[in-house]
Amino acid sequence: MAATMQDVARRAGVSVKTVSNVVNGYPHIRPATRDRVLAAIADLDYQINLTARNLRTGRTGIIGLAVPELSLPYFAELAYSGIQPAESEVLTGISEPLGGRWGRAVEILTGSRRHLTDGLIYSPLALGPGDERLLDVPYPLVLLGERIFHGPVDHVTMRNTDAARAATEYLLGLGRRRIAAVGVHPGEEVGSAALRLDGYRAALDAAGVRPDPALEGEAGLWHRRTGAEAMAEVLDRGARPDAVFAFNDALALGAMHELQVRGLRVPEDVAVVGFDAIDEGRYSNPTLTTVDPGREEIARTAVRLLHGRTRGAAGEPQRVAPPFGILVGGSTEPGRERSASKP
Amino acid sequence: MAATMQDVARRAGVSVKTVSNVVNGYPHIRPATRDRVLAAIADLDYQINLTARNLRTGRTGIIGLAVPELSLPYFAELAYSGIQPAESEVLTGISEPLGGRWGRAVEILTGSRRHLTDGLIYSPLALGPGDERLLDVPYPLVLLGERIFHGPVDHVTMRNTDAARAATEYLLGLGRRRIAAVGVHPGEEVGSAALRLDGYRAALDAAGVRPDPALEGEAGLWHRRTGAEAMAEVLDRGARPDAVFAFNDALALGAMHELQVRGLRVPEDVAVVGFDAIDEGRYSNPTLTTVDPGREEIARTAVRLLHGRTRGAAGEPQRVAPPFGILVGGSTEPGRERSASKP
DNA sequence: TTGTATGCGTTATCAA
DNA sequence: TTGATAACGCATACAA
Repeated sequence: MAATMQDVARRAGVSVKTVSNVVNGYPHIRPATRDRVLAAIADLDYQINLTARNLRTGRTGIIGLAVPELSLPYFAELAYSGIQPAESEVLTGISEPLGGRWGRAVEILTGSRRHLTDGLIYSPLALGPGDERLLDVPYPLVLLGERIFHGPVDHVTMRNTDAARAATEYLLGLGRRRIAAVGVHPGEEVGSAALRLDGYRAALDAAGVRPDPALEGEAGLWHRRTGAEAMAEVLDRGARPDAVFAFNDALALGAMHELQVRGLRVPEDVAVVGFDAIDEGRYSNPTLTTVDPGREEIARTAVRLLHGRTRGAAGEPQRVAPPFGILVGGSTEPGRERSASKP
Repeated sequence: MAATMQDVARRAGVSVKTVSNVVNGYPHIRPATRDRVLAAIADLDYQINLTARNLRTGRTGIIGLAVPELSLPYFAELAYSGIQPAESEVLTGISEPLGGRWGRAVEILTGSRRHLTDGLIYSPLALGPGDERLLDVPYPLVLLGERIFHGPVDHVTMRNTDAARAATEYLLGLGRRRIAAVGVHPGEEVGSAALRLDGYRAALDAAGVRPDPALEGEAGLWHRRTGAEAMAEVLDRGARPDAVFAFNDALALGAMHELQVRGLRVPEDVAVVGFDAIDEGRYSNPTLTTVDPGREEIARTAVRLLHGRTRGAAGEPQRVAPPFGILVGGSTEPGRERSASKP
């Protein structure tokens, strides 16, 4: 049986209050007393029971992180980036493994597990306009991504439209004119897919290139497999692209694979650009040109905002979007490699 | 303020015990009473406070998963595979981000966070022989990997040696004779690196091929980057391999990248085999030949064992090692692709 | 500086 | 079938 504060108090010949004071770093304790308590703690291998403390204080020191799929490299790397700066531990829950069921989102936001965390960093796939009321939760919440425009919570987002436009303009600057878009969500009006499509179309428009619907490849979930499938669909349609802008790197790598399987050369026949700057793209053949959306800063910012709110920071909902960049690799410019990955 | 059981009881005109009975599905309740309680619960948006329940029962319904790095694809996919079959939620903590500090391992096993989980699935990097006593913990523990041979806990492992031997034999069967090993941990005697090296050497030995130390590439952490670096080291040494057996897929993809950057053709000049069967290898160029260690079964088994122990299953420590297979891709046999990934 | 007593929300014991 | 009440282990007002 694990030792309790009572046991420690008895052993040290003090009251539980004193033990509690020692454990919590209360300053006004006589050194001799503190030493006795610490000795008793060591003797008994005492460890504080976090559950009991949580019940009493109402705080847990744990942050929840809910992402669509941990097996998607972007989210795995995000979780890793996010956990590092967090002093508190992070409870990683998987949300919406079926690709965005609305009921799952409700469960995540209002389920009883919320008692186990002090706050939640949430990357929702299944929410959209009309769900704002769901976000009115009685605990700190930071949203990742663009799904909900006017919710009453902090958002940390990417510059989806601007970055997508810049990526497309970069391809146009290389002389490409038949640029496919991979990852389109037909009918969606908010959300990353819609915003990136907007940026893509805006770039085409500004360059006087007429958008060709046959070049738009649909992919609900943004996996390698769905990227390959969307690419296949575009090619089978006879659309003959000379470039691909994929809405994330997993799609891009899937699309690139499909192109190569069919004997098309990347980048000579078809240039490929992705989005996310995952590590994998530094080692693909060719290496992947991609949008760096500032993942590290997104993670750090989300954790910082949440910590602030848990400490009672009030004020207007924040909207933060770090600057982006384009990392050029061999998938758009022959021989341009970018293998050095961050340690 | 969130409603408590007291509030529900008052509203329904019953005692808290009755509310508790309803919430917990206790059968002997008069239907009319149950309905009144359920109505009150709905009215008040009551949700059970898991912290309080945990304090009282000593169980949380949460399983801990501690892996070296969530950004390594194998562990991300493992976490995802493992979470799916778990009825209980899984608390994913990151362990040993600095690559295996012993103190971190101790903290994971004995720290106060253990109160927050009913049991732990742990993939330790930093433990070895002599640390058995650390594993004598007062809660259910399932270890992944081979680090500790004789600890008093359940293990779910891969058939490291056999699989490594099979992979090497496969390369020998293709006529390769100068097979590099990438991912070696010099001086290690247990652990995946040592076991896979054993299998590699045994295969060479059985084929009458003399091992060449110059073909052994060291890599402490098994990332793409370290794979590329180890490959570079072997090549810079002038060792001229005609094949590479990398101890995991990330290393293999890094090594393959390095080979290609230097103008060596895969598989014509150098064949490459990895280990883990991560999804990424199905889309690389060429696709990666790899050992499928049975990740899904490992995850399922670990969760099943842990659930059993939390329910009080006694008995000898289990040692489970699912069967493995070799998935052939284009990195060893030209034109042999394996793009179809599981949905 | 330290001790006593109370309650956080739930489950379990026992009685009714 | 239901109710009153005592824990679970800790933090904190209030006293000393």
